[in-house]
Amino acid sequence: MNRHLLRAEDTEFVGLLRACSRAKDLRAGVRLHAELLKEGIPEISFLVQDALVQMYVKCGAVLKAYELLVGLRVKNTTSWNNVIAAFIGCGQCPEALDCFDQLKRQGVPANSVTFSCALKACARIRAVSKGEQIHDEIAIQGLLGCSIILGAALVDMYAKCGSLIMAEQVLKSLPNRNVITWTALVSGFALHGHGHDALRCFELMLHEGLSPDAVTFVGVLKACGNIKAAAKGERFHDEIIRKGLLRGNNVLLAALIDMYVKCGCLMKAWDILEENPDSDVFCWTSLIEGYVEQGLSEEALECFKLMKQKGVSPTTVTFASVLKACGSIGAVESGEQIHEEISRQGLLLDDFVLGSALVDMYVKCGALLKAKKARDQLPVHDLVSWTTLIAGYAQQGQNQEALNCFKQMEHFDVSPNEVTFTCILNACSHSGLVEEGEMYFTLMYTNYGIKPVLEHYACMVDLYGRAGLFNLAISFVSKIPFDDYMAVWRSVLKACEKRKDVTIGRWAFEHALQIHNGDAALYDLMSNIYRSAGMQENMESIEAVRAESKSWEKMVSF
DNA sequence: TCACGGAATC
Repeated sequence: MNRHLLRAEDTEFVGLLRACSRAKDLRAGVRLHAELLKEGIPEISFLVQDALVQMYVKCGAVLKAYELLVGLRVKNTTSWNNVIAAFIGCGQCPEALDCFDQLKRQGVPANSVTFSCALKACARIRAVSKGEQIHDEIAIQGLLGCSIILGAALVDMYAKCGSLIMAEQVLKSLPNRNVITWTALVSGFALHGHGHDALRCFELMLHEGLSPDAVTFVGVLKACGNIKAAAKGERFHDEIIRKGLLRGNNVLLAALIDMYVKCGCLMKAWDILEENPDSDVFCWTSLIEGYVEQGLSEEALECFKLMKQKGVSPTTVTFASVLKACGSIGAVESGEQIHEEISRQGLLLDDFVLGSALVDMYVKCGALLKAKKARDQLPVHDLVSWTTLIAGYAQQGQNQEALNCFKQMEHFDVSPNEVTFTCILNACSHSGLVEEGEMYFTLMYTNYGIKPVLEHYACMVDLYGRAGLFNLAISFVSKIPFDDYMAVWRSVLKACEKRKDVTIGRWAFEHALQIHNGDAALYDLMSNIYRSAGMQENMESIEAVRAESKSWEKMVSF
């Protein structure tokens, strides 16, 4: 068994292969590999084997490395680890996990490196059950006591998958943890929108005497954005500056700008972006998104222009944001320009999300023909693009078209979801198609298994209300299997705001008031409806009524 | 060979 012997030519090969890895010279590496095979050595030593696999990995030929490894009669842990890590590195996580399974089937022992790689793959693709299974194996082998890295990978896996209670439990049970372990947990809470928990864990970390690094700050800034804690975010900002962490760290810079944007402090975000030469497309997109969010679409488009002037190239996310801006101010010409830019770059070929954003832009501009044309040109007609089109027809009052579209969609075997039904019920309501509406409402559950939610009930109330069937509307509400009837009325009112419908709005408002006098949100909603319809005076009178009811409430409470 | 980080569509 000469593979266990280290021969002179082995050392030489290893040296040469390592040189190829360093130089990323695949051709030279392949030549060496061929030479090795020509020598007719029946079994190459582990040392040469590892060097070969690593050469292919380092030269970016992951598949080649994998094939080589599979073809070897005897495999070792390190070679597998290399290939698994390489698959993860190029985003092929299912392949990485498949390698992990193969390694176990072949009886090659997994070590802590193998496990942390496998956990990382699970985290990336949110494969929590596979992760749990790996957790069990690790526990059986008692590996958590010896590797702090493995502990962090485990916490991270649970956190990314959204099993946050488990993530925290695991963290607390670890014999060793450091700032990275804690950051995995903090970031997980922030990632899933639990800003308060993220900050709570951050405090716990400080309590253990650990000090945050740049990555920790990214997590807590995201948490502040989640809960709109601008003051707290500002304190983190100061600390980041004091520690000099911002220099050369684009990710942290973008997180900082995004925090201010999410808190609504657009000026502050703008100032930071402006004064920082490192501002990249993430920073710009965040700000543009912020403008769109606040209804400042003109500013968003200005910002987009400026960004391009500065030589920063937009991504699909940037394009989706500016399309939204065009839609909300009906800027169809700008939208068309952007459409052209997107097409030129071939971005519509593999990004369905962007395609739907484009259709939605035309829909919101009221350009239904253009919307339909843009949609027809998309490579795949997925659920979202169908639904966008249906929503478009419904919004423009072309309700028969909307219903036709639904039938076509079924014809093409695309299954509707709950959003599709909201649009359909909306279209029925607009056309006064009471019976059709009732039919679709039933169909939704019986044919498609979709349980009606708040929006659907609200659509039905709206449908009856618009048809003048007020008694039916009210008895419908009383039958809704919800604790919170008010939520349905609020939803009806929100819909009225969207389409500037004062009549139904007023009716719903008065009814809801009768049921629950003290709900302050109702006044806001009614006032918003008046605002959307441009009825300033009525808006003020609603504010006045609310003020009165407030003082009345005060009296009662004394 | 291994652990924590950035924007988003109805």
